Amino acid sequence: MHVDHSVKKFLKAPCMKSNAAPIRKQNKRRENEVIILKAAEKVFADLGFGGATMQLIADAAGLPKANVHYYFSTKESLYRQVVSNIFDVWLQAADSFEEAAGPADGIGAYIDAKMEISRTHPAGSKVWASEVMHGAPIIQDYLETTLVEWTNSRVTAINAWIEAGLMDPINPRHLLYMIWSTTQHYADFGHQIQTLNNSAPLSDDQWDAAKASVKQIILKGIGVAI
Amino acid sequence: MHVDHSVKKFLKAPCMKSNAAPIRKQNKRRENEVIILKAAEKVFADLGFGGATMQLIADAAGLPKANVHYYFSTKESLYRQVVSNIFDVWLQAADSFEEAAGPADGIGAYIDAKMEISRTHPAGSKVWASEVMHGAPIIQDYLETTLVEWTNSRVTAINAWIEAGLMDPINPRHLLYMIWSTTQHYADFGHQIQTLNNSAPLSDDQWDAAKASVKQIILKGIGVAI
DNA sequence: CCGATTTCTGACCATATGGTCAGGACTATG
DNA sequence: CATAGTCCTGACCATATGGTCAGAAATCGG
Repeated sequence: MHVDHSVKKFLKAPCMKSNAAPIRKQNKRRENEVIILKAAEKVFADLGFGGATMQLIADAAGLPKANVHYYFSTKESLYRQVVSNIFDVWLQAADSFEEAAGPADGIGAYIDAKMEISRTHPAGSKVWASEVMHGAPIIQDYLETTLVEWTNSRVTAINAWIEAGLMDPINPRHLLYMIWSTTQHYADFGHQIQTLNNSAPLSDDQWDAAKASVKQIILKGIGVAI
Repeated sequence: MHVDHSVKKFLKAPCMKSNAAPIRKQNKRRENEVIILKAAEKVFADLGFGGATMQLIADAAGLPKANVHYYFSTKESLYRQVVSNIFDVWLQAADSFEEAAGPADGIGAYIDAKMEISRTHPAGSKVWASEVMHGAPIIQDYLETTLVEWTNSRVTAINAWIEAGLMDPINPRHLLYMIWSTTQHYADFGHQIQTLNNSAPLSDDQWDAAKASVKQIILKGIGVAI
């Protein structure tokens, strides 16, 4: 039954992490958590919460399933952590908004930042979308607190720009929805976009063109000169 | 074990369909298929393919699970049928595009139609989004054939409008992506929008405002007078 | 009214899944 | 080297799920 444990260990355990410079013990936990979170993000994005299995996540992380459960006791706690991380990245993109003098800079930079996230964190965007689409069963509290506050703050900022005559008097919420949906579309529906691009991923130039198109149409659409 | 079958039947079977005028046998199959498809659409939208169970779908349809399997042999075949139906609705919205003289009519009507679908078929939109987000494992063939053709056709039409000087020389594909994402956002992220609307569903007036905002920003953004 | 066809269903099965656990292995420190 | 604390893992379990099936019930055609 447990005859050749040493052999198994030799074959499996020690050589798993290729970049394993001997790191302090304290970091081991964080290190493995990051590996698992990254794997989980991808699996959740590909299969959804229900379709994902702890076994698949463990395989993607290169760890035994029981080891994943050692760091994240339940599938839901792991999922919550993944979604929470995405939410943070998501909100950080809004900094560009705050520091801007007017809508051309603020909204333009925000669109750029969100497009960049769609490009670099497509899996995260999909997990977020999936979560919200299913009624946000796990992170409803985030929506009701942080997102509501954040949105109200942006609405105020946009209204100030409108009153200053810097842009057309549009409904700020619908503008935000348009920015969110359009930018995230390049992540969430990336597969469809790729299929429509002769099944090739968007090139760097195509990404630049996408960014430029989105910015141009939206900014012009709200009466902001580019 | 099977003592009171007649009682069960009395309680359960005969009064299930309220509008059950005695319909011909031929229609029974179609009728139940529709009931099941409608239930499945909602369950798939709420829980994703992986999270949905045949039992939940059966419950939502008011039928025993085995009966659902009588009409749809596998979960995947049922899912495929649901997605396929959505795809049809989805494409029909494009008719408005074809019959238009210029971009103001064509794109405006298309946006209206897509917003209306988001409003009336939110579950379907979510199932579609979920399917595409996960790499379209079931309906990739639809994407590669019908959607590609449809898109190319629209791109040609838009380019003709551009060459005729009826709108700005934007990239038609990115315009289509913007229309798709913005309109479908009101279905796919309806829960988020509702949360940001004091947890109340959009009223009729708010839906009208949403439509108007989307149309205004996009049409103005591409240089089309409203 | 009768046989044939379709519809319906409870009971069942093989499998897969989330999660547990006892104990082994490793690492740091004294 | 010894001890303590952390990390790791194979084996296991209770449960849930997709799917099957024999046969009952209803419906239809004549």
